[in-house]
Amino acid sequence: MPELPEVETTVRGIAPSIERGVIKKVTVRCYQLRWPIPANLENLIQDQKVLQVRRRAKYILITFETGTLIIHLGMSGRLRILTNNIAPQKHDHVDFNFNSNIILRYTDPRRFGAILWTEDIPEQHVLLKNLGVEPLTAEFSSKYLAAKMIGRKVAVKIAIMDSKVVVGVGNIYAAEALFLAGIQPQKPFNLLKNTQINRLVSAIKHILSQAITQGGTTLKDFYNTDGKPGYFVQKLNVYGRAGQACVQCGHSLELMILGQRSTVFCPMCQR
DNA sequence: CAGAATACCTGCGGGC
DNA sequence: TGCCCGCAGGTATTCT
Repeated sequence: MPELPEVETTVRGIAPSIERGVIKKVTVRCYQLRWPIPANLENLIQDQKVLQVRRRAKYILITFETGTLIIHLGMSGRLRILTNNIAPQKHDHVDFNFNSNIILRYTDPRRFGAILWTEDIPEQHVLLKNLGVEPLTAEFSSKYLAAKMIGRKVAVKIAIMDSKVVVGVGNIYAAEALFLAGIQPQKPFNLLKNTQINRLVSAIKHILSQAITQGGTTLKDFYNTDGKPGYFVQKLNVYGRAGQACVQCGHSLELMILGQRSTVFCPMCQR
């Protein structure tokens, strides 16, 4: 489901409902996600107040007095706010019940997501401490990217999807950013010209911020925390459009596999 | 070390 | 209608 815009949309959706809220009860129906949910999750956070909800990369960080929940949505995860207790469905793995009677419900059919707990600064957690820069900050610049990738021959699409380089760029927005920048996805990074690196950084920032404004991209199962879909899918130029006409030049869009992931691009517009 | 492949899991759509 | 295959928004781990 989620790349950075979808996670950001989720954080913005749940924060107003749960910040300053107090946990009344936690119900875990399935502990087996990518890593097991802590067996004592309820003991860890019961009666505690949510101090802050924020995002780092695609991780959702919910901080309490004694520690922080680290939540990842994987490929198919979703968080929703419920104002009445709708009967849980098959993949509704966790309910966080608050004193206010709202429920924060975690759903994840493929169970590639995670719910973990840390009492340290979450940025120091093993999953977070080696992450690259946030794409929507000034830290992510063409100067940074060029320096980070110096001498590397990996395909540029693999590079921008590498979370040790820059976080939050997944398969949809990598393809879209490369189309916008006019760069072939398979081009070895070390062959990029400076002008191309400049365009690439601008394109990533543009595409991600546009997607956040639109509430993310809904393909199958992404819905906002209040049940509304994201509307960015209407702006996708290449993702999911193999064989269709390029919106710029009309040439048929091509499909290739890079890093085991489908990659659609225009052989005319992207060089 | 970089780069490539594999693994985790369920659901869905297409072809037969 | 039903079965089998390939594919799906992520990323840690293992391999070459």
